[in-house]
Amino acid sequence: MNTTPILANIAKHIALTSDEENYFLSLLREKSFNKKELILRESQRCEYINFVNSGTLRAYYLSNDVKETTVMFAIKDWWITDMNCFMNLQPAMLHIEALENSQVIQLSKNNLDKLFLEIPKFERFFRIIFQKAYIREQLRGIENLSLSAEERYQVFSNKYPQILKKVNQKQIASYLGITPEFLSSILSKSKK
Amino acid sequence: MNTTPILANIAKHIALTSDEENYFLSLLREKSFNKKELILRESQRCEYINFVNSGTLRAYYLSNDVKETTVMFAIKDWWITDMNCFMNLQPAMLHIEALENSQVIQLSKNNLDKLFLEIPKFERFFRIIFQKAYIREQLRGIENLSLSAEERYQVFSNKYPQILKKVNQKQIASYLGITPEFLSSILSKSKK
DNA sequence: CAAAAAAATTAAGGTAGTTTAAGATTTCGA
DNA sequence: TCGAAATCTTAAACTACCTTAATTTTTTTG
Repeated sequence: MNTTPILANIAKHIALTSDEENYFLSLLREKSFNKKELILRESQRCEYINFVNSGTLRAYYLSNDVKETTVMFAIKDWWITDMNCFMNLQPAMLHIEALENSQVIQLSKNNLDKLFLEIPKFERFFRIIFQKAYIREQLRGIENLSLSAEERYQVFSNKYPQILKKVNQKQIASYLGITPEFLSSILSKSKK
Repeated sequence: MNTTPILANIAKHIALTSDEENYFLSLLREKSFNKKELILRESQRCEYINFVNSGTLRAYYLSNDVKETTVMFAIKDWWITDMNCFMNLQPAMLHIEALENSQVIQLSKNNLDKLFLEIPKFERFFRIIFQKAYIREQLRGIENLSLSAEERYQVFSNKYPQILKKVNQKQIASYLGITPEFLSSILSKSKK
């Protein structure tokens, strides 16, 4: 198991002793997913929070079994799960799929609860992770309500150039809240 | 200072000894705002996180000095601030105004940092607060991208009936991301 | 309480983005 | 490597929501 990235990610916000580090690592498991495989399916239990070691994941909401809304993408070094389902033990509202072969490190809800008890510093770590996630989602909400589709595309491509390279237009459109046809027409206009 | 509501709010998630309680209370200050008064103005420093003791507040983003986007309402028992500005010491992006005479309890960033050092349990408390805020914002994002304006109004009025009573249609429209004129036409149609 | 300001309503005309559909291009699976 | 499936493009018709503007209703303030 390649634990360097996840330990570096954690060291950004809290410092662990080597005992703590070992205890933390003992709670993790590694899992690989093939392209197009589902990490999580709607209505299932969502047992794990996932740290992306390699590859690309996408979380999306499927309304009326037909319209996809992309909630987030996750690449190397991101954490992803259906947070409501994971934390509140609800059935999943989201699907999470691998957009390419991906390797993730999984931490179960039970082990996270243990971790909070054993090493309270992790409360701080996840406090910071959630704080950033909240700020990010709130800003995206403002952008969605105050910018045009074309402006939203510009913001997205400036903010996440690495993601832009990895995902197709249909998926970007569903993240921006527009149809693939309309995104295509935006892009062909802005080339001129 | 009426500290019963804020202590009850905290007791929902963590248990404090009476020493801890006293230390926490020593870091707070109470402030009252008149209807229409601004608690926070765009581009200012945002020094405080606010707990609402009474009244109603609204946070909004103003684009091109003309279009308002309501980011959140806060009534009794809610926490509100411009979180990015508060936590990352950035100039405020949001305005926060009192929609009626309101009393809030304020905790400064400096005192919050002290609190995290002195009583690490508060990391847990705010971890849970941010976790809920993140889940709430993500769900709102999904609703904004997947539901029609009329459906969004229904969801809002079912989820926040107390807020619905306190705020006017113009403000609800700016929360839903539509014009007041269009909200008016939705409402008059649905009466029939 | 009266006057002024703000909010809500209504309606006509306009536009950003959707829908449908068909063809062209790329990716994928056997 | 070939055929099938998915994605992308283009375009025309359509609609949800916006803009403007005038009128009415409600709220605020001196």
